[in-house]
Amino acid sequence: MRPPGARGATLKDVADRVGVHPGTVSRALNPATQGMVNPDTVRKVQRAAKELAYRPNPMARGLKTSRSMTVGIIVPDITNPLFPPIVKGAEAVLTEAGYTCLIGNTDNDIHRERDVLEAFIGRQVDGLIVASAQLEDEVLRHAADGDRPLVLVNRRVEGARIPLVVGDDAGGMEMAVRHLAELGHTRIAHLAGPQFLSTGRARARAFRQSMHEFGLTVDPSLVLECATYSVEAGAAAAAALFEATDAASAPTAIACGNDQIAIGTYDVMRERGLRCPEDVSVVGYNDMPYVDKLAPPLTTIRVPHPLLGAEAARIMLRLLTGEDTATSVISLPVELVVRGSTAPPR
Amino acid sequence: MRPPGARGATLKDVADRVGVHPGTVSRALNPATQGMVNPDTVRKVQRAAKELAYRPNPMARGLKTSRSMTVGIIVPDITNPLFPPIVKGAEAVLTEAGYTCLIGNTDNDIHRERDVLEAFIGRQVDGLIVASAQLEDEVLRHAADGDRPLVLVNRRVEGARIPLVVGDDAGGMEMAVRHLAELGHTRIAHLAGPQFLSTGRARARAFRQSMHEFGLTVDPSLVLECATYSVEAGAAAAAALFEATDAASAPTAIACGNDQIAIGTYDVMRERGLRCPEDVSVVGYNDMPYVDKLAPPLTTIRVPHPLLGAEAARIMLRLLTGEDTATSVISLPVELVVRGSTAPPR
DNA sequence: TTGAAAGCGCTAACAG
DNA sequence: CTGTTAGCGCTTTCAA
Repeated sequence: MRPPGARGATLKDVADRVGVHPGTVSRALNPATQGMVNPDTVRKVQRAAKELAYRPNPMARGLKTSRSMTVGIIVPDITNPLFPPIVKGAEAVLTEAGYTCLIGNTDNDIHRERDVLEAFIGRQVDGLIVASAQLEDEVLRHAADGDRPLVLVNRRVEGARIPLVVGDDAGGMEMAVRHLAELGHTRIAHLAGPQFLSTGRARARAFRQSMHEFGLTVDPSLVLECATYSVEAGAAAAAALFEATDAASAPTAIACGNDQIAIGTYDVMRERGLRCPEDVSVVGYNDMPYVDKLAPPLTTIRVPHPLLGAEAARIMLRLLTGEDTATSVISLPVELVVRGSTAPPR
Repeated sequence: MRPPGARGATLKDVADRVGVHPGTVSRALNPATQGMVNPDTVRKVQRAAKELAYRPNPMARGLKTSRSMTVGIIVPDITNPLFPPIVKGAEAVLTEAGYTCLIGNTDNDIHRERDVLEAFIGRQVDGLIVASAQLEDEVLRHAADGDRPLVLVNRRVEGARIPLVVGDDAGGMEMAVRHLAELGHTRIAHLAGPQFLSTGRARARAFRQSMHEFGLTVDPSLVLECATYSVEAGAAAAAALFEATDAASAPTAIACGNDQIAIGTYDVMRERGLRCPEDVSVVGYNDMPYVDKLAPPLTTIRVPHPLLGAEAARIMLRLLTGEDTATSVISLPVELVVRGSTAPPR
């Protein structure tokens, strides 16, 4: 019985069939070295390879070249609708270039991130695209010192010079605040994402800044941090927000750190008999799938996630080929999508 | 520039440090062969390995053993909320067992499925878990003949003996129809999923059967097939359904092939001024994330997707170790989740 | 219990 | 243009 995996013709099989040396077959089949081979031989080799259904063994090749043609993509949670589009965008570009992608989940746990990273490095990935970064991420800061390209996407690491592709968090939050300000809101709350994530921090900072910009004051009791980017954490923060305010001090609008937080806010508002947008306007962030189907359809900031992934992959490719040595930082434009959850205050 | 160890210590480095032969180090480090080595030597080797931060090179190992410790998971679309939980469930089990997962998208295209499959086989994956099967899937039928374990999840292939893990489509649809029948509905429509997918076919068949079971007649004009499992296709079918019926012949309830179709149905009903559930009750299928946040919250059939993935992975593991040679078919129980989209007919 | 040696399939110098 | 050669890092006989 053949061991699992003992299959397929080898270079030598092809060589024998054509009557040449394996080295020649290798050259004939490799586009880069094909020029050094007699066109006639090339043709014969290609035909034989086809006939024998020859497929190069990437392990043998990798052992020799110490490249695996594999890129690892690390996401905090593949079941969070945010990340699959990023993965898909990256994968499309990488696959096109002949790379295969390994995908790893960290479950938002920095220790699991280390494990996944180790596993990927152990698998000899040629590069790493990481969407799970936390602001104080020693693991990544250290990984960036290695000799393996690392590209961050969606989230950044504090004080590390790592190539990066993000959505324009400052611009997005400014759009959200401007939209609410233009509707006439003045008491605007912010349910911020976790402050140990760059997106949470950047959006919170942008919230304050934009408020000032539009001549509005930030009431500290209207700015709360959610423990995570989840519906539950959003609901908890929203509940705390409404508990802490009375009719006079309550916000007329809420800018949420992401869409899940906005959904949690919807839930709490419903429980408390508050209507959206009549009593309180709500703005989300990300425009994840199906938020246009909520009641009311969620006004939110659309982040071009597939593009983020694709751009990160392109940077990776350039890093891999040595074309690019600079530490690029790309901030992609986002877009305000106005739906039914925002209206002028009453 | 390069931190010491970044280049990775080899077995020989460890051997040199301990003063033994590389073969001995290999045996000492491999749990299976560790018994043949002097415990003292084992300890010394392990210490040296740790000191040198030795990590076995999977390519070298794979070249020798012709196993890659890699399993490919193929899904039709990673951005469809259905599939990430399956992937996550499978990945958890496989990672635990020391395997790494490759994830591939087919974009619901049977040609891309072949490409991804080829790519994975070229990458020497030890086994394949496929969630993208179509009923007439020559590619998979052929792949099943190979010497590489193949496990199907969520969808099946007609007339092929391939191990399989699915949700209980017949049982789920029966629950949906029973629920509607018990509410008093008699004119029940079915917006079926694509009939070239096993889930679409199984649920449609179960719909008819359950209707008979509950003494209801199936009006052919109330059973329509959606071109795909998408919101758009669902909306198109729902529109056709309402176009083709008048006040007397219109359904009072609709059992949908999946949740996306139900969402499309919601959209069309809203456009036409039909209220849910007052005018028409709607039942979805899958219980994908956030359908409890729709207006009204969607009554649906919950499929335990993470479990499907986990079970498929367990079968794969057994196939890989040769423990299991039988072609297991596992049908996992599903559950009716009653929410706000169903009510007695008026 | 350990060492020696032979490759796994491929690439890349180096000859010819 | 093509053959030869020497490994990449590891496992696994076979001896000792």
